[in-house]
Amino acid sequence: MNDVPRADSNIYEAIYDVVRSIPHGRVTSYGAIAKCLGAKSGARLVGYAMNGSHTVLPYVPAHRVVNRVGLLTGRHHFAPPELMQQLLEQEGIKVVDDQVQDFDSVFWDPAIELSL
DNA sequence: CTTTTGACTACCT
DNA sequence: GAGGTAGCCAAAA
Repeated sequence: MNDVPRADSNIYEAIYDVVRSIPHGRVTSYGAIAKCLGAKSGARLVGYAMNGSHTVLPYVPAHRVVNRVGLLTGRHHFAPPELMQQLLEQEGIKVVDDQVQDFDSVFWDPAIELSL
């Protein structure tokens, strides 16, 4: 796209709300968030919303959102590309070669955790 | 209204 | 296993 989306849309607010709900030291995937929103919003929308997450407050921990295999596909969108990995490692998440280690162990599914 | 794009995912070859 | 194609939704032009 050419320009950043508006954070006024309800869809973005919903996505940001889920991302902010990610526990410390945990990560989730774009598809999981999309599914949490009703499985109707494409996973790409989540990533697209993340593009404007840095302009939204409170802060959205986009570094905890990775693709379905735990790959830091969006790290290049951070100010310093290495920031995403640094933040994850700060929370105790091991990242090697843009790949989250023990992804299955740190994975946090909003569709399940928020349904409890 | 149609086309394009994007930090995705799944299926197919 | 790796690469290509298609489906998916939302926003901007």
